[in-house]
Amino acid sequence: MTKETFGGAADRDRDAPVGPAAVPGPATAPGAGGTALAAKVRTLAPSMTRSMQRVAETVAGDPAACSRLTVTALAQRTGTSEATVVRTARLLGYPGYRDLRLALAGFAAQLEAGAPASVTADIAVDDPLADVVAKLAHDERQTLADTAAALDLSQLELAVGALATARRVDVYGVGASALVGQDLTQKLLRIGLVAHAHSDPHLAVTNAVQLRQGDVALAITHSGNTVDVIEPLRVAFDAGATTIAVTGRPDGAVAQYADHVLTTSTARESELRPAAMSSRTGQLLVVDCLFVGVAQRTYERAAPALSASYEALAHRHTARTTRL
Amino acid sequence: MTKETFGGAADRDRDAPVGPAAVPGPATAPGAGGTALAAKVRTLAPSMTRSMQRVAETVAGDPAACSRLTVTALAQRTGTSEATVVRTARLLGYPGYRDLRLALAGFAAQLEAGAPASVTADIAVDDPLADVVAKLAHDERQTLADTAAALDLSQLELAVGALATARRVDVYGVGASALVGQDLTQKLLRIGLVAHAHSDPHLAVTNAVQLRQGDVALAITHSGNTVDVIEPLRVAFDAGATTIAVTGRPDGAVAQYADHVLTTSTARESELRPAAMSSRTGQLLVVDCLFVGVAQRTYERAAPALSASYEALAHRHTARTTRL
DNA sequence: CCACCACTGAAAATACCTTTCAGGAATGAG
DNA sequence: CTCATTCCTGAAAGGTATTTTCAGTGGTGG
Repeated sequence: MTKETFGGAADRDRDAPVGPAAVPGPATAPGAGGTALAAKVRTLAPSMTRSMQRVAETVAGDPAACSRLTVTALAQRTGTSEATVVRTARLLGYPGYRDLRLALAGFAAQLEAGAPASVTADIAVDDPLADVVAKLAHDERQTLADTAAALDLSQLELAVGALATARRVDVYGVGASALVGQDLTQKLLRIGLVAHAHSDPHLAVTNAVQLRQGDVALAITHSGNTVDVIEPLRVAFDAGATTIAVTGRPDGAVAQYADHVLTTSTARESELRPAAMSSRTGQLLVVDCLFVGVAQRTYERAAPALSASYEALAHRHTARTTRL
Repeated sequence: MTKETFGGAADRDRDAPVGPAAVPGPATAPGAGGTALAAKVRTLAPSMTRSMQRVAETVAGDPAACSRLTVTALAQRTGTSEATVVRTARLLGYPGYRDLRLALAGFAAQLEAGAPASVTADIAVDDPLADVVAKLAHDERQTLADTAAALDLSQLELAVGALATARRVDVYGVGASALVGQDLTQKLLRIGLVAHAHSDPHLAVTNAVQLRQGDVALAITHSGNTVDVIEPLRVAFDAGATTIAVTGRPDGAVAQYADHVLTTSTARESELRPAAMSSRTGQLLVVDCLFVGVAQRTYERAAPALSASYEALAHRHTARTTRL
């Protein structure tokens, strides 16, 4: 993980910008919101200062135009200084503004052949169902692509390795993330691992105390700051277990106690599409990757287990029209 | 500043009989494909000097790499000088090298967007994690697109209508589908509906008996033949409730007792990617569509409820260094 | 052989990007 | 409520990349 990101943002959570209309939005140009860049901006925005957010949003809003602007011009256009622009570029992961500009040109080119503008718009109360379906599908697809692109493979590799050799796996998640945790647990159980999902914070902590070195604790939280899952993870961490965090905020408090951090990309949210809903897709992809990775590494054990659990379920299906 | 430079370049047409080159227009003309750059280089090559051709060919041969080079680096790499590089950029229709570089990044991005191809293959035991991530993401994206395309909007409309006016909603699902059911239930509860998820078949039947006309029962089953969810749906159906089925097999047994059938598309499965895993994505999309549809139709009630549940969760997030 | 012309690259000039530094607003402690 | 602290912010200095200028070189035709 990058030092500067972590250190710079770790103690920043002052702002609670969320809320549907929190974005001032300096008149973003036509279309263009669904790029990988836009996702990165959304993910990192909370750890940005106000003026940096202005720059980031302007850039994400119209990459094509911004790629033609010089630092000075962009600074002027966003009402900030060159220094702030450069700082923003750094935070977005580029060595400097020059490189951001180059990347911007790339995004702009990709947008040329991009999706129709209608599906990138926000969901409105009076949208017909056809639009709702199209927009939801588009956004979830975007989230998947963004998450896959941003996933840190080395972290994933380490997480998979820890899980594959774990004596026992505990998974913490509350609310919507609890379901993701159960999904992972179900699948790990299926291939012969000892895994438990906890959504009750007290029970989670109680169980976390039992963990030892060689065990794995995995916390799932979109915000990265959910006390109820951070606390058991901390206990597990202190107990010597290997800890993994699946979060949309790699700079959140949960990262403090995580040996490995897996970042999920954040989709745009709105009133009709809360964060809990949009984050789920990315979390599930990460969880699936973990599962497949573990299944690969424990294939000798997993293969018969997968077949066995399949057979066991067969009689639960009616024989009637069956032709699987 | 561009005036005199254009004047300088204009008097160059000395030995260029290739007439059509007259005002090829700004380089960023729409519809520029990946080969557009190469074609332009070929067209203009005859009017180039020897060293300029070297530059042009290098640039056309590997736009991605060249976009990362400075004017000095490119000059060195082509064995020429900076001045020549700039002259070449001008001849290709750009104001200067900076802009050529930007365009190069664009071309590179477009080439990048081309099909990776390998992602459509099945997941193998020895696939590296990078491939696993790419393939999983690709397949889930495919499932989403397929499901969205195949979704019967009239059935969806009716299902949403039934849910929005329901006195009570029961959701049945077992195994992986149970989590989808819980997801839907969580969200419906959030906007003020009375919803319950049942994964215990006996309890499900027990509750189904209580349903009346105006209530809604919703069954989730990928196979369409899962006894444990068909049975409670049948009971609900007989009790007069409106019944909805979310299934990958619209011809399955579950459809017999469903007033409305919502079909989810099935992704290819394999040993490392069981049906339960691939079906989940489509089911969740359908469930999200149902939720948003209901939220739209009950907006007066849903809007404050959404805000309220958001507020209620706020204190569950650490403000700063808070310990439990 | 000479004169001419155009190409080429080194270096100066400029524009652009990056870094530094000090003022100032927000935050938390007393 | 006041003060100390921290951190954000922009102006300006400093450095790098790009552009322009200009003189040298090689080729070509007379």
